[in-house]
Amino acid sequence: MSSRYNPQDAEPKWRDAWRQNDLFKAKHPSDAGDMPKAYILEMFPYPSGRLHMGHVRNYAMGDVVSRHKKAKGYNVLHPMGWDAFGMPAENAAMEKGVHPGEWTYQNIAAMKAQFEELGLSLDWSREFATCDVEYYGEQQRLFLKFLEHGLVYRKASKVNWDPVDQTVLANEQVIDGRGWRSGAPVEQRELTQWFFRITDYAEDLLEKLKELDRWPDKVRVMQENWIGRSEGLQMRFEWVEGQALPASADPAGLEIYTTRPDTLYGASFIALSPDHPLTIALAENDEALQSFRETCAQIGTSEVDIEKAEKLGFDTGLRVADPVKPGKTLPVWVANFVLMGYGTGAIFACPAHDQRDFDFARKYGLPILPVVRPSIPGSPGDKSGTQSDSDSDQSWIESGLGEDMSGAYVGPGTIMNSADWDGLAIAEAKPRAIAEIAARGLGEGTTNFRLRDWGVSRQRYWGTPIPVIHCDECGVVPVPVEDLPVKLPDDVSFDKPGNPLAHHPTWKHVACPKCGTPAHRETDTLDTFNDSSWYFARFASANDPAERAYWLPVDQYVGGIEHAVLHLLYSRFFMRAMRDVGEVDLPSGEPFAGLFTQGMVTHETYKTGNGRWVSPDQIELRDGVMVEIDTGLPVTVGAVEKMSKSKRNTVDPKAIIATYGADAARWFVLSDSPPERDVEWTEAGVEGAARFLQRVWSLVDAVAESGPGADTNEATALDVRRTAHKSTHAIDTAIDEFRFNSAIAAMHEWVNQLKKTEGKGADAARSEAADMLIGCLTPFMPHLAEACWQRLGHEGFVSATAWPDIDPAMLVDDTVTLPIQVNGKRRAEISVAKTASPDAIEAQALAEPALQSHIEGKAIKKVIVVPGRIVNIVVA
RNA sequence: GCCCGCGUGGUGGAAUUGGUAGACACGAGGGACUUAAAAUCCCUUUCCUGUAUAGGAGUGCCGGUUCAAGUCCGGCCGCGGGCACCA
Repeated sequence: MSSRYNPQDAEPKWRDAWRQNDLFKAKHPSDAGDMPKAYILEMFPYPSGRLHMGHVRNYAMGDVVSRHKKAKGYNVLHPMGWDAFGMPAENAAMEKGVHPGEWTYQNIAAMKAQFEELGLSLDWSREFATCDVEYYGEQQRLFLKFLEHGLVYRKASKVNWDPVDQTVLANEQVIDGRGWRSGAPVEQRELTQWFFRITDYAEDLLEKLKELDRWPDKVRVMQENWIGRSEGLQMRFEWVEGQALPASADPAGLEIYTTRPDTLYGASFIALSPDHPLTIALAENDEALQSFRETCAQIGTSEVDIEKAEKLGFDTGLRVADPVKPGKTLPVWVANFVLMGYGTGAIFACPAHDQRDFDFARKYGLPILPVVRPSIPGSPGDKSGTQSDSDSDQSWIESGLGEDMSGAYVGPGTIMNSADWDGLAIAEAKPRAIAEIAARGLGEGTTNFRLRDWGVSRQRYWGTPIPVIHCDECGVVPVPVEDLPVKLPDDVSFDKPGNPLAHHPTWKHVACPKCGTPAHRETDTLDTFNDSSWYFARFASANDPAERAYWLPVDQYVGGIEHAVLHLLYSRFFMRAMRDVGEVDLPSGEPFAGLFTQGMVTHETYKTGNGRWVSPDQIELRDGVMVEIDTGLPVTVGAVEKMSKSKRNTVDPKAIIATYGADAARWFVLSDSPPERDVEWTEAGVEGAARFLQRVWSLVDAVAESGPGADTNEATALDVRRTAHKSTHAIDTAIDEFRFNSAIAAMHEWVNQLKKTEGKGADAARSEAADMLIGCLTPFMPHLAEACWQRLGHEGFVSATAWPDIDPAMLVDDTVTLPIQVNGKRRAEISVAKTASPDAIEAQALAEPALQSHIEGKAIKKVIVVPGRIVNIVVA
């Protein structure tokens, strides 16, 4: 008996058995009967070639959910594939001379083997890689459909250029002014690029966020901010007559956008973006302005200290009429802080109530005219609640002169110095201003979004070729659908910087599909975020197109928070676009009904005295001092950080699985920390998990040994049964709510109880409980669970067995223990029948001997009885 | 600067949404078994009152609401994340 469980022997055996029985294949809708469907998906991995702990945690979570749903009777789809296009393959080609495709497929094979070792309940029948020609060919077909429906267009624009990867980046892919992958400072370049009209959907993408109630608020807020809706006024400032305007300028006036029409009376000047068409036109005949534009462009690319970037301006000498002060005119400046990409690229400046305008006005000696009086504290509209600390420097209210202001006032208040608008609250003045300007035909209320169209052209080889042909005669010609896929050529070289497709001697030379004259292919490929924007729809229909509508949307998506904006926003756009071109039947356009973003796996870091990082398996304790094993040098323990190669604090899952088994690794990454938070990997932690594994095994062994038998101790048996049902219920809901750490704690407690009741006359109850325990354990430690299931004498797989039945009668106790408080302090506890009336409870509580010293001789003012919870006696 | 989120033992964290704070685990200490070790098992482990059947304090800080606050409200402090010249 009491053998030890050996994961190294048992785990591969069970995985083989699952595979042979095709246990995790999703049922075709026509075979599913009335089973509800559950599409569980983890963000598919990039095939780097090796698994890391972050993967283990991500896929373990998805697997728990997936196995749980299966046990609960759902028809589960839990597929896996590979996000296989991208730069690392090209880097490998450049460094090692391997073809990106070969490198990628080798990595996939290696990684798939490691994935299989985790014992995940995956339906591999739908596997694909995004670099499979079948996949990217389909993606090309989608592109052409988008093009046909006007969802794709080409335009020349300033783009973010990554000088290391030598390619364009979307705005979403620029983080802190650096390329999201290369980390290199991004430069601005003018290129002709393909764009997706994601802004067409801005309103809907924002609006529908509200309905994604199974998404983390955090992600919704991030997307909301990213889309960045603002309401304001777009209006025209008319030119002062008799000025020499460039030919291209609109004689009617200058269009600006503002969200503060209420401050129109505080207008001091107009500011144009350096990239505004009017600025460019003026610069053609003005060298000083041209050099000013160049200065701005340089600062624009340095990015890093943009915060400190000084306000720079250039007076064009032009003037416009002040729309609310007849006879008054305003100067037109070019200002480096005005962005061409937002609104109209021109603003009216109200220095008194905008900090940027204020800084600019101070620097160039422009007027500052306050038009908002701060709210009186405590009055309606005042949100500060306390004495405003700006009181001290508000002498400008009395003086009416902005020169006294120490900074722009942007808080709540009432309008002043604004003729008829005086006395209005800001919120009242805005619509009033818009209405008045509109009535005069000078503008109208508009909504603006921060979101820009998605630039998808990339100057890379290892991606989906954009299926169009450029013809001198016909212009841009889509590749005819029957000529798809446009395959990537295999014979490419990476010895030159830039795009290998553009360098290829023959690939791009084709005849124009329309006129037959020599033409050339587009050599740009699609941003790889395209690949991941619809792969989940492909999984759904991998075996039968008709399944797509059945499986979508994904019921539960699991992945990293780093995709909060990029991947998740693009996917939401893609589903809407695919819906609108008839490629997917998904009315809401929402691909992911539920989303969970998991935390990272972290580890302590170690450094030698000279600052060299040391890996965890290279250190040991010698005489109480941490040293590097090879050199004996002392090592200091640093911060706990995300596992990364550069910090050398990674732990290889392969080694962990070889030592402790997949179950222990899975168990540990899910225990202790809540799944959305980071978990610190520790050796002691895995050892604890491995210990628990053995504990379960020895428990099951003992239960199997003594057999079901009979219960001789009624009370203990009832206890055992109650715990079993309560625990099963607790674990059930904890899994549904992504509280895996709580589920694990419940299993620990349960096992502890079953251990303690060995030989206590509850064999029958313990035997039932053990069956239930193994059922609950299965999603977490599937291999061990199978072994235990077999040891307990069951046929078949526990992985294919229904979730244990919960008897509601077992969830409530006959008697409950109630704490008794006196004036809110706990003084005693009593045991009462579940059904006891509040009066009976009160009587029993007041009679409790342990309480007497606290209530004796005191007047009882009130007794609060909350049945099943607490009794509180209030005494004088 | 703006927008989110979070502050609980030595550590990771529980606490049924206002009702016994510290479940569970890690670590630490003590003990049993053993020739010994490993493994396993048992006990202790928020702080203070030298002892505790007992009492007091306690969930970042200050105040409030309530019979009752880790949980709700107001104000501070600290940490983490996102956005960042978006008019």
